[in-house]
Amino acid sequence: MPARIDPGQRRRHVVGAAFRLVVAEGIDGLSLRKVAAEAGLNVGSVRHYFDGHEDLLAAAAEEAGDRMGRRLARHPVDGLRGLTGAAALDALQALVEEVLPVDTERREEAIVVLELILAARTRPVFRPISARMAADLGRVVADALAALGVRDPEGAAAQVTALIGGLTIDTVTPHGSLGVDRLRATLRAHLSMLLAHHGDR
Amino acid sequence: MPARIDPGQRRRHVVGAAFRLVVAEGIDGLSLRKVAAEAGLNVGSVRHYFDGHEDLLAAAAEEAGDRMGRRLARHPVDGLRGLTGAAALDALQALVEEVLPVDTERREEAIVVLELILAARTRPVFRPISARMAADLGRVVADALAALGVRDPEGAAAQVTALIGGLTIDTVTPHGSLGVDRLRATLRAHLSMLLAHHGDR
DNA sequence: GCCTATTTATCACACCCGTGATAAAGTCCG
DNA sequence: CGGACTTTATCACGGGTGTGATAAATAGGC
Repeated sequence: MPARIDPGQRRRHVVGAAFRLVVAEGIDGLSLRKVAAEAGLNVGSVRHYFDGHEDLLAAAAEEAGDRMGRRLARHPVDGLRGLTGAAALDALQALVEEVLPVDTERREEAIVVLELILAARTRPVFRPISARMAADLGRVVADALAALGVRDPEGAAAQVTALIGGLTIDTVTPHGSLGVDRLRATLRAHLSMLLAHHGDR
Repeated sequence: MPARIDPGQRRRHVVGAAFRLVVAEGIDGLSLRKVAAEAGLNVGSVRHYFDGHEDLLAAAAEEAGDRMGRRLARHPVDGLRGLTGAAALDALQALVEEVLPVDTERREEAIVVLELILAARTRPVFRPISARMAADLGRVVADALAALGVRDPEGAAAQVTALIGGLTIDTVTPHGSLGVDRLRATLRAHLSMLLAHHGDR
């Protein structure tokens, strides 16, 4: 009972196609036929690896969450402990920028995650993963702020995560719009204020 | 050439139905048939007042923008000039809360506006109104901050508008989630920090 | 070389959608 | 009353969608 190709690789290929399609047309622009076309495959082939429409969406959502999780994991909290001044600010900014649309790769992830979170409002299927991602991000930010000696890390993290969401919207949608440089500057101004104001424990 | 009912009222009635539907099912859950059912009307009747699908969406979007514009217009900038300390903070918070989902009415508006802005990313039809709303809000916030003597009002406004977007997401979607009290507290903490840090011109 | 299981490729079905065209009902003016 | 116009109510068409079932092709293991 063979397999001439690696099923995992195939799945990742299809998920990648779904990614590109969500970025291009939004989460509702997705369809099995479009995904199949984008992946250069047949509808039946796609359906062989994913039981149906919902499964495919869920897999794409999982993938987005995993990518961001991996990004955040590259910044261990212990590396921040004891930092002060500009070094603390730089480290914190670098951490937060991992989930912001500062380049093409992160921009695509941000778009997919944003569409996912918004879709979770009306489609309960996405609720658990959406909640998990938000909780993970909040935890990472709060831990980082705590490691930097910020007072009330939970409250400050609430501000930062809200800012992340808003900056993502402003950058990702064409309603202004925020360039990457202004995005970075706005984030930096906020983090700087946060460290200066609540910096002393 | 009569009309036994007021066309404007009918239009508003239909737009209201579209509003409720967007809130309940998202902007893609909308359809002429559903709107007609929600409004207690017939598909043909709806299509008599709105040329088609896009017209209806655009009208709903306009309505959302107008409502928020009217809200913001209730807080003239001159009322803020010269305020300091807690009074300045209270006034600024009241202004910003007009566009945040702190009650059912504003929550519905926030949802519709959010869905609209996100949809504008892939559907150019919504771009102009989306851009206009974002610009209006940015202007109002920047003017208010300037009137309160905040240094670099544009930069500070960028932070506040980003925070507004993020807080809206966090409150409106079930991915946490932020209650109204925590929403208010997070906003207040940020505004307070902003006034304290950049308060002196 | 054959057999078995995986993978691919196509059907057809039912559903919902937007839209155009058209008929029916209702309401005011003269 | 009669005619003109607005409003309402249906119809059918073409297109796209998810899904189930099924046939064809492919690639090892024996």
